[in-house]
Order: sequence, then structure tokens, then C-alpha cells
Amino acid sequence: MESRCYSQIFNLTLNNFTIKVVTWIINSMKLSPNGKNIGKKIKHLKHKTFKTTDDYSKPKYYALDMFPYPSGTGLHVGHPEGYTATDIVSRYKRMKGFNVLHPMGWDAFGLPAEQYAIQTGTHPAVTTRENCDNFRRQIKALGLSYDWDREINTTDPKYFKWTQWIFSKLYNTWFDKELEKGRPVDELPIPDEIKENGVKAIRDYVDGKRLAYYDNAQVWWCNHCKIVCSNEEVLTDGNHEKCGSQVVRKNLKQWLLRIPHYAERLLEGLDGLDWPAGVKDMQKNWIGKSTGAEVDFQIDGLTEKLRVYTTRPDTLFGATYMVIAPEHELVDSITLEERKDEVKAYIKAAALKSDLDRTDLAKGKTGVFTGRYAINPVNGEKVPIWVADYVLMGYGTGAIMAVPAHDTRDFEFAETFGIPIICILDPGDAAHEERDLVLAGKKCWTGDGKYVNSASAKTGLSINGLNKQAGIKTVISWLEEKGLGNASVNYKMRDWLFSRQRYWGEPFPVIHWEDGEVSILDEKELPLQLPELEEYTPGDSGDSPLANATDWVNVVDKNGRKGHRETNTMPQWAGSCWYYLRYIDPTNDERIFDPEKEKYWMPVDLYIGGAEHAVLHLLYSRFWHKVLFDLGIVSTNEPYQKLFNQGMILAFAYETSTGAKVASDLVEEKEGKFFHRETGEELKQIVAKMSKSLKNVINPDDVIKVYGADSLRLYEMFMGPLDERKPWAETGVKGVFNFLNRAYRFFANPTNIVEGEEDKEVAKLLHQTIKKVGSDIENLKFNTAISALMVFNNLAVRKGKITRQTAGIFAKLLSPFAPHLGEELWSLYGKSKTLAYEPWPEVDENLLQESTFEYPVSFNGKMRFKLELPLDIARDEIEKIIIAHENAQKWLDGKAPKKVIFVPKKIINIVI
RNA sequence: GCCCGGAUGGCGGAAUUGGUAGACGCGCUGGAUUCAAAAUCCAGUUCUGGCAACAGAGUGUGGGUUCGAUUCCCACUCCGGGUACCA
Repeated sequence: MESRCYSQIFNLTLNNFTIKVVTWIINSMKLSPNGKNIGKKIKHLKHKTFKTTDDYSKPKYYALDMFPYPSGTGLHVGHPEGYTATDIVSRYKRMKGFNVLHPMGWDAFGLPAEQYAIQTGTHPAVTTRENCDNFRRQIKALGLSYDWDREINTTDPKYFKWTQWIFSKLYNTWFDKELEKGRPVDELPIPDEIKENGVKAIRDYVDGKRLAYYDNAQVWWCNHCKIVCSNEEVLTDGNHEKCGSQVVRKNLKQWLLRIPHYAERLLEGLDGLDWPAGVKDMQKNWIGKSTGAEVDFQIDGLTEKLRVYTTRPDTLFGATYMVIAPEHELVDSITLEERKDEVKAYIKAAALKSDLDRTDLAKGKTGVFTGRYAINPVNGEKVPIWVADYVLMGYGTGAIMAVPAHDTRDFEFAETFGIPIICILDPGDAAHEERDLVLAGKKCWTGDGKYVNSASAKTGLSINGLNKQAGIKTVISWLEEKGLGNASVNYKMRDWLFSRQRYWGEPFPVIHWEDGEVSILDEKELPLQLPELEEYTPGDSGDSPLANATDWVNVVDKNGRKGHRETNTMPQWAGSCWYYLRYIDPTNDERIFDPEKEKYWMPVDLYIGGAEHAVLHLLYSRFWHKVLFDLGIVSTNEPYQKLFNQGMILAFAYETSTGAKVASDLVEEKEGKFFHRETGEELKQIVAKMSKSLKNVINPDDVIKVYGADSLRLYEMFMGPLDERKPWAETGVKGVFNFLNRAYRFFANPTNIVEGEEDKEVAKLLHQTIKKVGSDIENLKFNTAISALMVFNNLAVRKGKITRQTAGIFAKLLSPFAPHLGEELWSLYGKSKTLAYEPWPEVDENLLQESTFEYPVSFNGKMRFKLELPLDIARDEIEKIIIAHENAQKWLDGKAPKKVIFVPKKIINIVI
């Protein structure tokens, strides 16, 4: 019925303006959510087309999006990019017979809702609910095939009950270094000497091993936001990434997680993952593994030894001074009496300096001599000990041996303070011009070479003539043999600061008792809910707003012991660390999830999201997962098997010749050039991030209103490779919109659809298209898949006729990308059921077989003409054919070819 | 500084292990249709020269390997991301 109605409109030859407009509007509506689209969508939702069951008989596929923070501004065009990509894969996999888990939820704890609460008094839960509703509405308008029955929300007590539960697991786990594995604390062996000292000593010992611990921590404090920020939230210029104001140091009781215990596991685990190499590199850099040695230096005149960490034990012979960090425990005993004032003043100044000043490379190095010397273990020579803040207490042993000739930082320091620079590594011919300078101690050399001046009759050690690799090996075994040091590994990664002085986060299920005991709520007592508050503003001293909820904070146990609840809350990372697990069994109130279901669905097969989460979210999440794995709660070692980052969608912006940016509404285009609407000045088109000030922000709602959801989906996929950054262009949306209309006009018109045998050319291209679209989806190359669909559509339109079977296949191929149009065509062909679970078309390889190939014929590498030849032609026949060919005469110019290159199915090249 | 990624027509971008550079889309030009416009359809569109046939140049720059290089190697320029005294 429906199709006949449309065909009648199309077959009308009236040149009547209104009829045409009506046709156009109906067409547009068919492709927009105002018309047929929305009907389809509602039907899907009502019938729960995409409800996922735990059908263990089918192979599974878990396609996951990084869930959004539902901000008040709603969806931006970046969101649908990743969502559409996973949706295409999900729809394709369903048609390939997979049981697909494709869920969506909300990472809804976070600052903006709380800031809004501070300003207006509106409870963050209210704001959050409204924002989630808006996001859900917007996402549903995109026609994404989520199973909405699995929607989760990190702020839902039914969800964060389990976030708190995992925290209690972390608290009750220690890391067994021998087994390289997390284990329950009740399995922690307590040494006898600890036991002898009583309950408190045992408690301290255990607390010192827990993966989650409570301690004083120097933290960044943002005066503007009144919040503690993690190091990761502080930009390199010392500003808070959220508000941009300068942060300061503060010392507060904090929860920390011992993620460095898992450093090696987190590093090794990367090997087996199908992740972008760049993300793996970033994680590797973040973990920052380095190998070297710890070496003991006897301190002259003291019994203590000074232990240093170095990656270059081979350069011990070049050590001309030592440095200890200002916070080093031996500073006081090392410093000679007459130097005490000077050293104390330096330490005080260093403590007052912000980390930024301390780590500002441009500011040059500072330091002060302690007056004391250490004895170099390789040659017994005395080296002066300095205090300098370029050595950090938090890394290695907080002390170094300095080898200015072969370390750039030490070189800079030695030059500043006139300390000798002794070259012990001859760069050799590799650094011809530099070599003399290096040998004279005038230039620093960190590369390879041959050792000189690296022998001592006193100790018997010599590495002269060896290269760097052999030198390091030799010195380490010498040190170990003499008991002077040992090989050692260090990691840059630090403990994870896991608490925030905020209201809108998961409360810690923790009670601090007056006697110093800390207890964790029992599973039965979870979730610990947030109290209602009148006032959300945090205290100036760094108190969390929760401290004001005295009824909630103060508790008394059955013996009358008083205690108070932890008033910090967890950071936003907490909820996102494990959400992929809850989707598996989202409504389970008894357990975090059913282990059977977890075994079936894990790991995540495809995880798509922004590259901004390359390190933190993914590293934290992997850390939690590994702990859960060690405790036997999850069955896989890693959570995300394949990861992919979508590139950012940018926008065109305009700037004047002086580089001043001009808002888009002040720009007009004339003949491909851009001018300022008011001044008339010619402007340069550039690519920039979308921003309110540039007025170039695109709202997906607006795009859908005009072009429909299919066009938005298709355009975002057609723009370019998924992982690259690319600028939004309205004309590009029109392009794919035109394609959808063109396809609709052709494939929805019954007079174009015929019965019988398909045209040979069409059949061949159809099967090439099936092949291309399938493999492109598998490889996430959606732009070329869409291009293949366009090519096929162009041929179909040109031919004017298509068989019903071909039309059905086209609808199927199109449907992962443009599901509304796909379903529409499918129902026009008389199918009553959705095509979402129809089998994906098979490629008929026979149709792709060729008997001839049109060879490009080149002369000296330049293509001159084409020649169709049978595929089974013999090599020596080619030359005869070419020489005899009339087109070749001009290029051969009477000469015989020197050589004929023939690559079957590729090229013929004649060398003259 | 170090690590990673990128550079192809007027624009977004294609190009299997080295084998016809510019698929597809936008824009533009011409034509059909229309009283006219929009929409649609057809043709053309890397640059330079030429009416054309055709010729020459051409994938950020400079070298190299090869019968043949957008693709591989060396040196560099610019743009983007990450990181920053981690010994």
C-alpha cells in the first residue's frame, strides 16, 4: 500500500510546483525522525528489538562505548561519532549471527552538577536526572541499537553499592610480590617480630600492605573550586584543568591506592591487547619502567651508607659528586656543622617553592654543598655530597651519583657550580666533530662508545674498551659480587590519590573510630547513601561538604565506642573503572554480577572512545580488573581486548591576517573566499576546536531536524578515517543526505524493482560491494564502506532496473549505517519483521572471478596505454604482443626493449 | 628536550604485500528540465600549455634504493597529541 502511494507520487509528471514540493517534503520526512524514522524507532523500543538475552548457544560480541558524563549542554557531535561506529559493528555482528551486548549508561557523578548545586541549591541528583533524560532522548534519536534495559547510572545507589563493595575488596587485599598477585589480607603472613608488639603493631603492618590506605598526602588544592585535584588534573603550567586557576599545595588525610604494585602486570598485559600502539606507548611511558642498579656509597666519617639508584652503573668511574634530595632522611647527619645554616636555608627555600618552580627546566639548577664526602666504591675516591632540588625524594632512593660527562642534568649542574667533568666514555668516530669536546669534558655525551679512564688498581675493576651494554652488565655483576649494590627496577607511576573533598561522589564505606581503628562497612550495610544537605559548599580548610552532615557523620557502635564516617568521596574514575562489568548483569541485587554471565560476555571485544582517556581511565580500570581477577571475581586478565580511539570532530574557523579569530556568524563566503561581514577584510579559513566563542558548535539535534538521523550517522562515518581529527562541513552532510534520497528514490520505486536474473555487471558489483562493506566494517573503515555503497547505488540508478533480490541485499548492506532507511526499504519489500537479525549476505566468489585484466602498459615506469589481456597469458607472449601493438611503436621508436616487466594482474612495464 | 601521529586537487578524503595517483563526496563549470528559481538528471573538473589529439609537471622539502616509490631508507620542515629534572 505504502509503496504504491509513493510510486504514484513519483510517476506524476505534473509540472506543478506544489506537487513537487509535497514530494520533496514527504521524501525528507521519510528520512528524518519527524516522519517515518521516529515511527520505526518507537516500534523498536516498544518491541525491544535490541534486548539482549544470555543465549550461550551463540557466539558473543561485546561492543562498548565509553559512557558519557551527562552534561547540561547536551550531546555534541563528537558523541555520535564513536557511538555510531560501535552501532554499525553491533548491527553487522547481529546479522552475522552473534549475540551482541551493546549497552549505554551514564558516568553521572561529577563536578558540574555539584557546582550548580552550590550556586542554586538544586540537589545534584535532580540536575543529574534531567541531564540523563536529555542525553537519553538525544541518543535515542540517533537510532542506536542499545539494549536500554541494561542502562546503568553510576549515581544510582544500586550501582554504587558495588563500587563501594569493590573499594572494600581493594582495602582488604595485599599484593604478594613473590606470586605477583593480589591476595586477601587475611592470608597475609605476619612476621613474629610484629606479632610480639601487639594489636596496634599488627594493624599498622597490615595497613601498610593494603591496596587502599589512608595517609597524609601532599595534594594540589584549587582555591577556586575548593577541591583537591589529582596530579593528573593539574596542567603543566600549574593550573587546574577544570577552572584554569592556579593550584597550591596542601597536606590532607587522603585515601590512596597502591597501583604501582601492579606496575609490572599492567605493563606486561599490554602485549596481548589489540590497542592502538600510541595508547600502549602512553601507558608504558606513564608506568615508566627503568632498569639499573642500586649502589651503596660509604659516607666519609659516618657509619651510614648512602644508597643511590642509577640506570648507568657503568659510569661510576665518572662520578664527580653526589646529590641528595632536600627531603632525604640523611641530610641532617651528612651536613657538617659549619654548613648547617646554609643547607637549612636551602631546604627551607626548596620546601616553599612550588613543584612548578622546582621542576621548571628553564630556571636552571640550584644546590648547596654539605661539606661531606662519600667514597666511590669502584675506585675509593672521595666525591662531595650536595643537596639539590633537582633530585626528587619520590623516585629511586632520593639520592644520586652525578656523572656530569654523561648525564645532561648533572652536566648542567656541574657547569653551574664548577664541579669537575670527567669523560669516561669515548664516543668514537660516531661523533666526529663532538668527540674532542666530549673527551675534554666540555660536552655531555649520553650515547654509546668505548670506556676510557674506567679502571682501578685498588679495586681491580676495569671496563676500559667495553661498550655501554657490556659495561653496565660487568659493573652490576661486580657490585653484586662485592655486596656493594644490586640490579634494580624502578617505576615512575605513583600511588593513586583516591579521595575528593566533594559531595557528589560515592561515599567511602568507612568509619574512623576514636581508638584509631578503621572499619569497612559489611556488604549487608551497602550501599552507604549520601545524606541530604542544605549547603554544598566545601570548607576552606579542605573539609568535604559531607562534614556538615553531623547526623550522618557521627556514629556509635553497640559498645558505645564513638566514630565518624569518612567525609571524602571517591573520584569520578571510580564508577567508570568497572561499569563494563555491571552491564553484564545490571539488575542483580544479590551479587555484583552472575559469574556465569561474566564468563560468557567478557572480555569486551570492542571498546571505542576518545583518546583523552588513553592513560588514566584505561589504566585505572585495568588495575581494578586485575585485582578482581586475582581475587577470582572476574575470569579475564584484561578487560578490553580491542580498543579504538575516534578522532575529534573539529570545525572550520576564520582568522584575520593578524591571526585574530572571527566568530562564524561574522563571516560570509563569496566565490570560495571568506570575508568579514562588517569590515570586508578577507579571512583565512582554519580548522579549530568547536567553541562557543567562535560560534561554530554543531548541535546534533539541529542536524537531525534538518537531515534526519541517518544523514548524521552516515556523514560522521563518511568524513574520513574514524581515528583521525576532521573538520565538520555542512555541505558534507548534504552530500550524504543526497545519497540517501537518491537511494530511496530508486530502491523504493516499485517500477525499478523487477523479477528474474540479475544483470551481470550489477551482480558482479553487488558481490564486490558485499565483500568490501563486510571487510571494511571489520576493519572499522566506514568511510570507504559508505563510498562502496554509493558506487553501487550509482550503477543501479544508471541501469534503471534491479532485481528484488538485489534490492533486498542492498537494504541489508545499508542498514548498519542508515538503519532507518534500511528498515524502510525492507518493509517496502513486504517484509514484516525487522532486518536487524536477517543473515548478512554471502559473497558469491564465482561472480568475482575474472578471465581478463586490463593491463596498464608503462614505458620506463610511465603509464602510456591500456591493454586487455587474458589472465592465463604466458609471460613470453606478452613481449610479442606489446612489440606488435600499434600504440607501442611511438614509445619503442624502433628500438628493442631492454627488459619487459610483467606482474600478473598488476602491470606491464617496458624498459627501453 | 623526549615519545607518538600526520602532511595527497579549490575542500573532506581514496589508493591490496612497492605496480594505472586523485575512488567516493563537496564545490565549481557547462547542458537538460522550468516562465523562473529550488530540486532532479546528464557531461566535465590535479596543475601548466594546446581548439584538440597530446605533451610536460605532480602526493610537505632535499637526497637514495628500484624496471617502477604516496608506499621502503636517510636527512630535514611544518602541524597535532602526550610527557617533562624519574637519575
